[in-house]
Amino acid sequence: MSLPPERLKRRPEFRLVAAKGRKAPMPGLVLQALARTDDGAARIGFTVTKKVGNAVIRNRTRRRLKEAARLWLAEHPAAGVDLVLIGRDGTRKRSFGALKDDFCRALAKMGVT
RNA sequence: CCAGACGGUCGGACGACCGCUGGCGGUAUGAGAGAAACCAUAUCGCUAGAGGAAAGUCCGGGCUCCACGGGAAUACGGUGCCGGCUAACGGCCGGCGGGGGUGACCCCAGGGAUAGUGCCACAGAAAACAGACCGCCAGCGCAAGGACCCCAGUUCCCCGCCGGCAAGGGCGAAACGGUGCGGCAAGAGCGCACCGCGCCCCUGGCAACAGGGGCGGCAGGGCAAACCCCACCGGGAGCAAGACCGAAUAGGGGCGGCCGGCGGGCCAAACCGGUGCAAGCCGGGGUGGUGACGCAGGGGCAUUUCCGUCCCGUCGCCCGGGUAGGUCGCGUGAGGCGCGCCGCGAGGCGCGUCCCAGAGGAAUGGUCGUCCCCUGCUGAACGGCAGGGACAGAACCCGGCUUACAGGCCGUCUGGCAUU
RNA sequence: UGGGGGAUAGUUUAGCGGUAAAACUCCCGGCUCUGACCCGGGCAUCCUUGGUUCGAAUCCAGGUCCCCCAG
Repeated sequence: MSLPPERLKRRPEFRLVAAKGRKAPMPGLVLQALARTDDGAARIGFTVTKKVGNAVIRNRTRRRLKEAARLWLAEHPAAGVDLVLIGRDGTRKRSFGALKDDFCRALAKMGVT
């Protein structure tokens, strides 16, 4: 249990969210969300492709996304959704405050509070 | 001081807050009659937490499973001066030979070309049993022509024939040794000296090889990162190895119950025939039952054909294998650090000391501050502002190689300039 | 993890030790009143760095990128 919300781990789960869910692109990240039928804690997954850079850059990108999501969801817990955060080139370059703001606005756009 | 060569080493520092993973300890809960212990989860505290290349995956090993009676050979792949180091290596160290640099030093797949095959374009006469284009020389011929003032001519040139030669010219990356002297009609290792080459001997060295002497009289062009020959090495697969636990569904085995695509067997009923007065008996018949006997069909025995052989439906219970998933493998090791001894060195030996990452959609982070370094702008020193801080992220482990890399530090040495 | 293959003009491919070839595209010129067609000409660090060789796109080694196969 690395985060209060559970982690998405399996490839079919990611594919389901990508196929059925909604997508909100932001300068610092892309958010995909899919409402679930149950009311359990939100599940969250991270995707950083090889296009972004080498292993060091991909690690840095994923860790900043993890931290932004952790800080926001600690104050505003969500339930009944699966979230996938996709890292992009801007994730690494953007200031952390702006990255958190991107995540917040993406959630608002989804209708998830 | 400047320029350079080689070796080693570091890979920003400190702090605050919020987090992550492992370990240890405490507390609470699961928990059942209770206690202890154990396990799981949550939480609190302490503690540890990426590299010199973790990278590329190019070699070598450990480890695990599989195969295998031993050995050898063939094929395939790799390695290739000599000696040493090492668990081993295609690695490293020390030598040797060749090449480069004024030098410190650097670079080299560096065995075999009289085992064979093949290739050497263009140019050039000729490119590998040598041969002779121009040319040089001797002899013979000399019709015509020329030179020698004219004529003549046993003269010369030119020309032709035959022969000797390989110095010179020219081509080429390379021309069947090089330079010099002698010699000769001209020449030629034809002779001599030196150099090169080959063979033999001696000396030094473990050896590669080096030095010296003698002989040969030049034979044997180059290419083996062309085929090849020789010597040596190599069983295969890889932690998704492998071991253990083990859902749902399907499938396997055992036991019991139930029944069927064709054929035939057996049993029984309707019905038919025969017989008998009749009960009945005999034969046919086959709606039903029975038993998995045969056939068909399907499947297994690596693949295809044939043959052979084994198996076969459905329901219930039990059993074992095994998929998803989980646990282990998993870090005490060819281990780090320090000291001493041996060795030119790679390295070896001894003593002391330390325990030092273990994830699994994958922890080792996020934000901020101070300092350090670099760049740009501004600026009288000082300073101010802005931007940046290399290459890169463990995935079973270890020894190497290769590649990437901002900047810094230490040591040894070389060349030059200046000073004493 | 293990194995195999490739990189040549703008594009697709030849070439396998000795002048780098073809088709299409593009550019220039010609033809035409203009355009097309047609005719002539041009366009190459042979991915990169070293090495072997007299000579390398070709052979060997290191590197970069891409593709494929098996698990």
